[in-house]
Amino acid sequence: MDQIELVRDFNRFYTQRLGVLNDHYLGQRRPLGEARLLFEIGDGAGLRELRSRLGLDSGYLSRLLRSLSGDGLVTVGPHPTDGRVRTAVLTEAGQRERADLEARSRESVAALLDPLTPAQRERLLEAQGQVRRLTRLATVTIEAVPDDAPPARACLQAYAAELDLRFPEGYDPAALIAPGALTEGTFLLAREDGRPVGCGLWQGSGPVAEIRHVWVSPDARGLGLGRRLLAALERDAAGHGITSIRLGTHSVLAEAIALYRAGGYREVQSDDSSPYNQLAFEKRLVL
Amino acid sequence: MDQIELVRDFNRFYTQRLGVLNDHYLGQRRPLGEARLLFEIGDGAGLRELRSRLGLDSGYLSRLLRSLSGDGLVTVGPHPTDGRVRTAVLTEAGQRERADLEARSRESVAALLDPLTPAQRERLLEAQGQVRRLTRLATVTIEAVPDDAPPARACLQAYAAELDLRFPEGYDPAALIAPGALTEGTFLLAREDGRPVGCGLWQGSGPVAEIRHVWVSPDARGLGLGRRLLAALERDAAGHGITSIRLGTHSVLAEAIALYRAGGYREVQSDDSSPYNQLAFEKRLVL
DNA sequence: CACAATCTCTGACCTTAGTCAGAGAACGCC
DNA sequence: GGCGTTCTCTGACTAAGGTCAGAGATTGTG
Repeated sequence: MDQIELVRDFNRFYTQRLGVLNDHYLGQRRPLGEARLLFEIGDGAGLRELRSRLGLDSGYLSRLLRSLSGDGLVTVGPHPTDGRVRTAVLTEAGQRERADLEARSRESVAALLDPLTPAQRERLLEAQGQVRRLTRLATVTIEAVPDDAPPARACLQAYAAELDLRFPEGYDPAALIAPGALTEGTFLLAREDGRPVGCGLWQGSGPVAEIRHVWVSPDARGLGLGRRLLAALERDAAGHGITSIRLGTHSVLAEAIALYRAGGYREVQSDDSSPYNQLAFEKRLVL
Repeated sequence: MDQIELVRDFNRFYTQRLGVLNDHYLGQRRPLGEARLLFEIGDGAGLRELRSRLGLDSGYLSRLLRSLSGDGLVTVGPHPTDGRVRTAVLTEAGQRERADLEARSRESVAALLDPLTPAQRERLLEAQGQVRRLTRLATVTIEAVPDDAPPARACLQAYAAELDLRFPEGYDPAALIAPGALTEGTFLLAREDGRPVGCGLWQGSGPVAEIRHVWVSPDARGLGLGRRLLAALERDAAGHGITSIRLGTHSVLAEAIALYRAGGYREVQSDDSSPYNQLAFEKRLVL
C-alpha cells in the first residue's frame, strides 16, 4: 500500500470509529443539526452569528430554533442594540440538555480511554497531536498577495504588536514595509481555512535579496509553518533570479534564529542599518 | 484541558477535515449511499451480503440498486446456486464510475500530502498508525465465556493450526483443553466489533494457577492485545484467590516469551509434562 | 410433499437536512 | 424623510436516507 492508500485507509477507519462514537453518545435524542445548535448557542448568541458559524441557511436556522423552542429548550428574544437581529438563549431545560449531551460525549470518550494504560493514553494523545499538527500544516495555503492587501496588513500589524512586546526597546511600526512599497519582491500570505495565519516577504533586485517580516500567528505555531514559509520565499525568490538571501533578526527572537540556522543560513557580519537587526544571516540558494 | 477533552477536540477536528475531504472528492456526483454501494459491489456481490456489510434495509438496498441500474452502472442477476438470492454486478460504465470516484479520492489525499516534506509524510503515517493501533486496542472487549462456546473453540482451533505450522514437530489438537473441561478457571475471549480476535485461560484450584492458550489473531497483532489479555487473566485469577501464576511455553514462540518477560514473569525450572512446554515461567500476583 | 424460513421487491410513509423566493421589520446613510 | 441594505421569518419545495409491512418466489427440513 502506498502512502495515499494508507492515509485513505486511516480516514476510513477513523470515520467509522467516529460514527460509532457519535451514534452512541447522541443516542438518537436529538438530530445532529439541533444538537450542534444547542452547543453553539451557549450563553446566548445572535442568529446572524450562529448562521455564519454553522453555515446555515437563514430559513433553516429559523426552523431549527422554532423546533428547539417548541421543546422549551431555547427562547429567542430581541438583540439589545440592533432591532433587526434576534438572539437565542438557552432555557434552564436547554442548558440541562446541553450538559447532558456533553456528559454523554465525555462518557463515551472516557469509555474509549478506559482500557488503556496511562502510558498508552499518553501515546494516543501524542499521536493525535502529531496527526493534527501535520494535517493543519498540510492544509495551510501559501499565496502571493500585494503587500497592501488588507489581510497582509493585518498580519504585519500583529507582527509589529508582537515585536513591540518582545523587544526590550519596543518596536516602532514605522519600521514595517510601507503599503505598496514592495515593487521588487513578493509578499507571501499563509491562510488556514481562509484565515490569515502567517506572512513573509522577500525584496531586492540584485542577485542578493532580503527576507523580512516572517511571522506566524501564535495559534499556528509548532506546526512547521515558519519552515514552509521560508522555503516558499526562497523558491519564489529563486524563480526570480535571486541567488542569495540575506536577512537580519533581533537577538531575542530565539525561535526565528533557530529556524534560520536549521534552514541552512549561516551567521555573517551584520552591516544592517536597522537597530532591530542585531544578527545577520546568509544563504546561497541552490537551484 | 484534560485527556478526554483533548480526544474530543481531536475528534471534532478530524471530523471536520474528513468532511471537507469527502465533499471535495465526492463532488456531488453521487449520493453517499450510492457511492458506497458502488465500492462495495466490486466484482459482484450477493444482495444479502451487501445488506449485511453496509447495514442496509432490504427495501432501501433494492431502491438504491434500481437507481444505479437505471443509470446503467449495475446489473442485477440471479445467484448461481441459490435462486432466492440475487447478485449485483458492475457494468463497464459502473466500473468506470467507481474508478473515477477512487481516483478523485486518491487525488484529494494526494493534494493533502503534497505540501509536506517526505519526512513529514513519514511522521504523519507513523502517527496515524499509532492512533489507529491504540484506538483498535481500546475498543477490543474482553469477556469471560464458557470454554465450549463456539467463538472460543474457533479461537482455539486457529491457535492449534498456527502452532502446528510453527512448531517443528507440529502440534496435536488433542493437546487443547477439551470442551467443557475448564471447571476451575476462566476462559477469556477478546472481540473486536464482535469478531473474536484473541483468547486465553487460567485454570487451577490451588494458590498457583496455570495460564494457557493465550492467542491473538494475526490481524490484531502489534496492538498490545496480548499484554491486555495477560493482565485481564491475572486480574481475574487474583479475584478468585490465586496468588501465583505458572505457565509453560515453546522455545520457538519468541514473542510470547518476550510478552511474559515484559509482564514480570521469571523463568523457572520446567517440570511440565507437555512436550510443547520447553520453558516455564512464574509470577507472583500482587493485589 | 407440506410448511416454515429465507430472500428480494414494492408501496407507503417518515425524518433530517437543506434550498429558494419573497415579505416585513429595522437600520444606516444621505 | 427617503431609500437601499440587513436581518429574520414563512411557505413551498427537494433530495437523501431510511423504516415498515406485506407479497411473491425459492429453498431447506421434517
